[in-house]
Amino acid sequence: MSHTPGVRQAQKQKTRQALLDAALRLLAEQSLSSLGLREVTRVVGVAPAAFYRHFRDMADLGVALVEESLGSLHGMIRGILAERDGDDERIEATVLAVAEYVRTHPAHIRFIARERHGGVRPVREAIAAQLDRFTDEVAEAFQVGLEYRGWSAADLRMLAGLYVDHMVMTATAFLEAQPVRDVGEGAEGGAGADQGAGEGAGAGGMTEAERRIADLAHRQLRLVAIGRRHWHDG
Amino acid sequence: MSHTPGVRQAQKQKTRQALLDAALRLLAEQSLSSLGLREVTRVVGVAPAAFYRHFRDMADLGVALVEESLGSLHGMIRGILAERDGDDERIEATVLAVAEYVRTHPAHIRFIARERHGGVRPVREAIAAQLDRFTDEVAEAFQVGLEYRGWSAADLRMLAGLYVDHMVMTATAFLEAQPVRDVGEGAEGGAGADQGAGEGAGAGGMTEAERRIADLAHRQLRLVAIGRRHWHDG
DNA sequence: TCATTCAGTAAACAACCGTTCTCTGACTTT
DNA sequence: AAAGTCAGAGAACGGTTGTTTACTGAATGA
Repeated sequence: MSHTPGVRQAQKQKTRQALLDAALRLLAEQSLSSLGLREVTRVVGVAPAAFYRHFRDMADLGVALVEESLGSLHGMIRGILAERDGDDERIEATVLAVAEYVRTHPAHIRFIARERHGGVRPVREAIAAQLDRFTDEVAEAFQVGLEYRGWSAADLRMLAGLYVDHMVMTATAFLEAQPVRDVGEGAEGGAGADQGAGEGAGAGGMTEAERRIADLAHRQLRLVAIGRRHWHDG
Repeated sequence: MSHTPGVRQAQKQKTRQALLDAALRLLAEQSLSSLGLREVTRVVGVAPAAFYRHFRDMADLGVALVEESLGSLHGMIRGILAERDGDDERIEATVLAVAEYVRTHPAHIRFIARERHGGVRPVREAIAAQLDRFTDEVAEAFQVGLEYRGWSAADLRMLAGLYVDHMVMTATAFLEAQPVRDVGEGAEGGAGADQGAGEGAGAGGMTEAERRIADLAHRQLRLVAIGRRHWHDG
């Protein structure tokens, strides 16, 4: 399409990303409908008018944040469901993956949880659409599994919806268990792993609060799995 | 305590309630952290400064709205769980009750859904506390049921949490199925039932969209009930 | 009856908001 | 090398915000 990989476009996308990052950071302590355009540009260090070169308004930026937030998680879950089989193993892997994702991208999933029912229509709709796609994919992953003969498409989607909803709730529960982390991640890009001291351990370790939530989610998922197994015999 | 049932106090509480109602109406299309103090007083028709006679700030008003929103629902669910027994009957009654409550108090539950993870800390905490109490009560209601021998307290709370979370999600699903209802309920007080023509039917009738949600919730709850029944046999 | 309380008024305050203009200067294309 | 594009700067605009001040006048208690 555009045959210009030039320095121009690169710089533009750089400040665009800076705007997204700044917004995400500010959204840790307020909701989108109260986030000001000037507030964002001030953090980035550009003039307020520059905002309009990238987004129509804050709602537009919000929709972009939805894609950024759910895009990667999307691929991740798909991978887990594909390569594992057996209920318990899948449950274990999923819960651990969600916990890890929340730890590495707290601001993103906080944003999703906050704006899922928030005050900005387009953002709500974008999130709903993404979660719907999620449900479709989970249902599809179930369908290729051997243990779902005799399940109608509607029942499969019902079950998938149950899992997706529970995943979202577990994620937000993990979030609330986390410390406040007043200064924003920074995360993405090449900046290297911040293996600071203190609490937040590496891949395996969990806070006590986190462990309790993981255990709860674990048991709830197991109960659902049992219900699924006996679905067709009264 | 205060031996003054006077006209004074009555008028004060009247405008206090007017402020709450106005805020709730305005919150249909934005979130609390963006709702202005002046915006509310303007709708009510009082001077901005009058606001401070009733609330410290908008967060304070938000906490009051939480009590108003979840207080009544609270008693309702407790009643249902007490007087029914048998899974299917309980499920049926609960889903219907939630649907009815959403239809009669849409603004309240929209507020709860929106601010549960919203940008105002005290409000979030108030909602979390209320939902926690909910979970406790459901767990307690289960405990008196005959069919829960051998269940640990932790498992009972786990199950109750599953039900409460699902109830909240079902309620918000019902909400999204509703038309926009641009002018706010008015509801409470003596103003009489607005049995307008058109869609929203009486106690029994449901929209097509509502019926689909009810059916989905139904099946999901049944699956959980089955899982519960086989919880203790692999 | 008189003094007191206090819900609500009216006005002013500095601070901030989103949006619109014109302008500049580094990059791109020809 | 000249012409064109376009991300961002800078300033100005009308409007709204939360909060404070001094005030009024009807309901209250002695």
